[in-house]
Amino acid sequence: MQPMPKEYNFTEIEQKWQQKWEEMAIYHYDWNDKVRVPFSIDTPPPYPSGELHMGNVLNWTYFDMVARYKRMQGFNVLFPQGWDCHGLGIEIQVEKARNIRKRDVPPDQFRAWCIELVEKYIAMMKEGILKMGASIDWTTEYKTMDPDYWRRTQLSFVLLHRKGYMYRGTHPVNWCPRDETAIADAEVDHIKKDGALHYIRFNLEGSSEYLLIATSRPEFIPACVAVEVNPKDERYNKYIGRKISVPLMNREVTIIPEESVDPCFGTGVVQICTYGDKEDVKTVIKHKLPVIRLLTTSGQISEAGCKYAGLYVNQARAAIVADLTTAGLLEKTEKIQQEVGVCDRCKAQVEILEVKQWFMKVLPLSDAVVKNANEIPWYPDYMKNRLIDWTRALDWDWVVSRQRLFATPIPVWYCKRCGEVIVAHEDWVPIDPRMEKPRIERCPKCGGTEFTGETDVLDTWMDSSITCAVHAGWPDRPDWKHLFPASMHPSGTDIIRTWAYYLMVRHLALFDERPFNSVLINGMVLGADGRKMSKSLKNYAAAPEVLNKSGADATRQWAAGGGATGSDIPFRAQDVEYGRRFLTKLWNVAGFASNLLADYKPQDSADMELELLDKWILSKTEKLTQKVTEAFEKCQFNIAVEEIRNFTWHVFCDFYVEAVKDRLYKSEVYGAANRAAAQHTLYEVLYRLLQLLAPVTPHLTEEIYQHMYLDGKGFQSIQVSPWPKTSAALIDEAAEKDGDLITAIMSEARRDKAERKLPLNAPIKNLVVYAGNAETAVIIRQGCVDIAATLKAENIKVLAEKTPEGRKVGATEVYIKAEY
RNA sequence: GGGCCGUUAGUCUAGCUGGCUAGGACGUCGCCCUCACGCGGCGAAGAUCACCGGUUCAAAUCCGGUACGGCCCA
Repeated sequence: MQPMPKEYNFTEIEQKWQQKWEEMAIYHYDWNDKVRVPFSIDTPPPYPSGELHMGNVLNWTYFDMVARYKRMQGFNVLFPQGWDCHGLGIEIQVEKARNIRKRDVPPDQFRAWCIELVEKYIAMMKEGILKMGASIDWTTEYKTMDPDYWRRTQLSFVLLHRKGYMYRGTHPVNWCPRDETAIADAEVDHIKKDGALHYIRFNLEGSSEYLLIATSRPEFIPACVAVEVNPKDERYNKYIGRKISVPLMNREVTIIPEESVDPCFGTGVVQICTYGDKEDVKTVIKHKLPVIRLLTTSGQISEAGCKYAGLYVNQARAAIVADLTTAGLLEKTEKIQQEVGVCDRCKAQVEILEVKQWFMKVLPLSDAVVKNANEIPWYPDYMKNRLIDWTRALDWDWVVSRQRLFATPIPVWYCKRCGEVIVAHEDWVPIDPRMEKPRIERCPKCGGTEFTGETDVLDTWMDSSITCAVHAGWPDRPDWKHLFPASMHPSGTDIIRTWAYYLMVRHLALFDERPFNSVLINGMVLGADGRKMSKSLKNYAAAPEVLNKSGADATRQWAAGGGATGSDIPFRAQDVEYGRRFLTKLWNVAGFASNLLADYKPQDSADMELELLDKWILSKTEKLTQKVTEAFEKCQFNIAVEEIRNFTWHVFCDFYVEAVKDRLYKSEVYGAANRAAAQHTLYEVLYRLLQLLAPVTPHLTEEIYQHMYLDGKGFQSIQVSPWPKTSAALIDEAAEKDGDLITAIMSEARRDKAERKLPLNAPIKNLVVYAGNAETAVIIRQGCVDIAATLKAENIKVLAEKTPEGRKVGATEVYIKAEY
């Protein structure tokens, strides 16, 4: 046992252990160990977006607590780390930073700039993750932008194509006109916006009558392919089947019946355009209506828009409204709140375009997704509904092609002569069809010898939705199934519909097996005011600053204890501060204990003559261990942290250590055996607290362990010490009950002193305890030594008699009277 | 409009497989420079657990409804 330094310097201690753990390599997964049960965490590869934020801190604290806990439990833990590099986010940032559009420069140049920016961001985030003390196995680090990772993405594409899950087709897709690419449903955000509802006259053919149509998108009039009314609507159902003329367009469409039309909204008459929104898509399919491609990929009106061709959507709207007004067809305009879909990366309003794209057939897998979601535990349980509801609500297949640059290429070519699709063979990958030719001489269909490489690329989610297999070693390790499915998939409430869903659907399609066996959900980090954290709301906390100011162990306590798992958690500096004060407290008590234990030789409790309070706290420590273990098992980190902190602070420090001080200082009074019993208890209880805390505050617990316990316990790190096993045999209910009475007496006497405005160390001349009965008196007498020491009582008299005099001790029948 | 979640002291939050004097933190108010710790100790005040009904011997906890808020989806 070494004495502890007086000062607790977290910066130094945390850095030191982060480095030493790395040197010890205790976080490496042992690929050759087939004895220990593996526990693999499907670490989300974060999107490198700049510096680490508090949301990342929350997530990585969760993963890391699980990893450390499982490691101490004896599992062979795989805690990998990758980076999800590709995507629109980086492309947009590069464009902004360099003030260019991606099509202005050669693709290679643009990609190089993206890589450069990603590398910079990865370095920033990695520094933050290291500073948090995450016990990642860095030998597993990967980047999805590396060709070696493409290889896996492309291989999965090839295999899925072979299994019939990938197809090329022309369907309506969400389209971002700013970024000029298709995007998936999951990449569309919905925002509320002030809009206008225009009431427009559509003249009925062959009469002077007209119908009034309410629309928020008059610019789509040129693409109007039908007008619909509810067949039950008495006002209009007589017109069903008649022709009606499209204003300004000199063209007619038919009035059709459609039950989904809400007669109460607007006028009850609706124009169907290709495509104003997703409802239009459904109607067009249902009624087999023609499609007018009104918009170009850049969001301009096409030739189909006649005189409006070339205008952007907003310009076209203004022009059409002006023309309608001139023509006397615009009856009125009213303001409405509308919800519009926007690109989740650039916030441009999403349009629906019909273009040729690659799709993954996901709808047939929906039942399997739901079934598997139901078969595994979710922490917390109700979060599974997010995945199930999302899956059930899907009505389009997943569009996986993107018209972007910084992404994994789609490994496909087309025969120039017959158009045959040539999908790469599985041993061609990684391959970039934008630069390389297919490795065949002739088209298998027509014998053609010239091919066009696909220039579209894959959705970034195609990279990241195979992580469970990739982490396990697929496709290179023949034994990858040893680590598959992953033991735990961590996900945020915001990415259940994307990440958890895509992982599930992708692995089910590829391997007919679910990718993970449990799901751990984290909520979002809110500002201290309870609103979403954002720089513009001025409630933003920068993670590197927090970590530098208060250290990882304090910050981790905030993450662990800030709220129930899965719920959103406000970031409050006071909570981190409380964590830091707890560490100081623990540090001080450990320092104190190390002095008192300087001459202590660890020994078995069987030889000990334990006093009542020794048995009391040892039993309570067992119960604490049970509670904390159960909390970790259920991923209830907040409960685990609160239990340990309160026990450490208020049971161990405030009562046990206070009570036992005297015994430890004055062995000449109490005897060597008595002192040894106190030493033993102090030694073991503190060790247990350090172990229970080790997953939460790894640095400080390690530092104390190395000073005080390395010799006695012999593990090279507390992180590899075995998690304590508890058994009912170690619990002594009687000692707990009796000890509680003793501590209650102490509390009551402290209260007495406080009320008399006396210092706590004011000596009590005579303390009389009226036990109420002989049995209780016997119990109290066992604690007399500790009571006297704690309260500085010179004489204690324990009487079996009853009295209503003096102070009542809690809910007991015991009374005390102190004379000073 | 649909789904999910929430509504607990001045603030944040726990508890919600029913059985507490509703736990903790911040803040507030006393007292104490007690030989680990003033980044401390000891004590105190502060909550009709959103509202209305129901089930039950018993409800913050279960059921139904209302109101407000959040998230997601139409």
